[in-house]
Amino acid sequence: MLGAIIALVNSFYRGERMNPSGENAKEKILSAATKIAQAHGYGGLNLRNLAGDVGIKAASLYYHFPSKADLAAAVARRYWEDAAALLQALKEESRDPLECLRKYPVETFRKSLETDNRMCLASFMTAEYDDLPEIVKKEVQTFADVNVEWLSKALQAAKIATPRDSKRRARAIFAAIVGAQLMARGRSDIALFDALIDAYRASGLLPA
Amino acid sequence: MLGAIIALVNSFYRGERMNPSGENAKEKILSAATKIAQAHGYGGLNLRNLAGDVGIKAASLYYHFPSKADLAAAVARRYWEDAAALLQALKEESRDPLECLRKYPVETFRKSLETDNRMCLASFMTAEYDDLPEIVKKEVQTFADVNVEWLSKALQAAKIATPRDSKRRARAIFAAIVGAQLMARGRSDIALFDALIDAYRASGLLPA
DNA sequence: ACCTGAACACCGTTCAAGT
DNA sequence: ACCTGAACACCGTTCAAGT
Repeated sequence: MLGAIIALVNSFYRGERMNPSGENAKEKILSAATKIAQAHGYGGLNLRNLAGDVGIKAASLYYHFPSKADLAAAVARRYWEDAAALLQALKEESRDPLECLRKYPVETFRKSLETDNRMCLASFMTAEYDDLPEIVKKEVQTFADVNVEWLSKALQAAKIATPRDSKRRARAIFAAIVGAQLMARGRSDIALFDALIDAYRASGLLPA
Repeated sequence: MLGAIIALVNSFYRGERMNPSGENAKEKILSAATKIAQAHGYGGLNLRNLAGDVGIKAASLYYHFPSKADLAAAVARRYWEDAAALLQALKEESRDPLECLRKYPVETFRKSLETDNRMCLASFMTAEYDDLPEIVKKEVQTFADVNVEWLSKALQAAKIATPRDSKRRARAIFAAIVGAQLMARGRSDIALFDALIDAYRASGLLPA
């Protein structure tokens, strides 16, 4: 009989009306966590602070995600999915593959720096390699794969590289831009990022 | 009279004989901390683990360094001082500036990867920019300055860049190599580092 | 001079309990 | 369904006390 009452009470608290704000909590957690991780990395992602940003207690995070590792993996996955969508849109908006390639550094890596000197979440977590749970590592690597793949195709389309060497070239471009973002962050200096990209163009690494 | 006794006891414990191992503790702390920071960064530098590596208790670290910030600053300072010495030696050993430039990526950044997939301490800490104490930030930036300065001079000596644009070129090379090391670490794949450096050469960023 | 144990406020995580 | 307080072992740091 006591069990029946508890079941009744529980059923009352079930359903959509428990979440009056239209936005769901999981979304809010993911987007808040992304911002924190871009500035402080996986190790610096503090669950009490994150919960505070969302407006709940740290313990409540464990209702939505079984562990910090799973939360971070979800964040990293969402991150490369968004990047893939953005790159797809960039390709469709551009008139030709060359314009596409010229926009790439600013539309992706420069944007993070513009927002509070943040950096690419995947780059930060790559540095934290030794401390990353396996599921997080996997998603972080996928981010690099997505970028390299996209660059590789763009280079081929622009006839800058042959199918044979477009991948190596794409990797080189990606790595160099990652490094440029890191240096610029270290001085909180977006102009330095721009100067580095210009230098890559002048040297021939990036198409002018 | 009690004070006199204490002073006497203290004097007994003073002097070199308290440190039977020839090596001094401060040195051991610095080198152990360097290794940890290259793998886990500033945030991941755990004082209890560090103390354990050295063979003392965490509280004892505070006898040698007033805070974690000061310890990390000393580590970072030592790091760029050692790098400066290594670069100086590299220059003296090389027959010409071009050979010097060709050795640069392997003698510096590749070496870290060879040792347990570690990375440049300064690169890691640059990612941690937002969480870095000011004194640490300063030393980390000096590491980049030292490298860029050295590269800049080497580029001029090799007549690859004019005094006018050697600095921008040096910065671009440094940033690109930093990025290459990060990517290679993210796959624990030294061959990837080598491939990236080769691609930089093929594109014209690095002298062939 | 050099080291330590015990204590502080903090971290990720768990869990029983609340609505 | 969703959230919480209290507890756990851990972190950086302090300090009085030891040799």
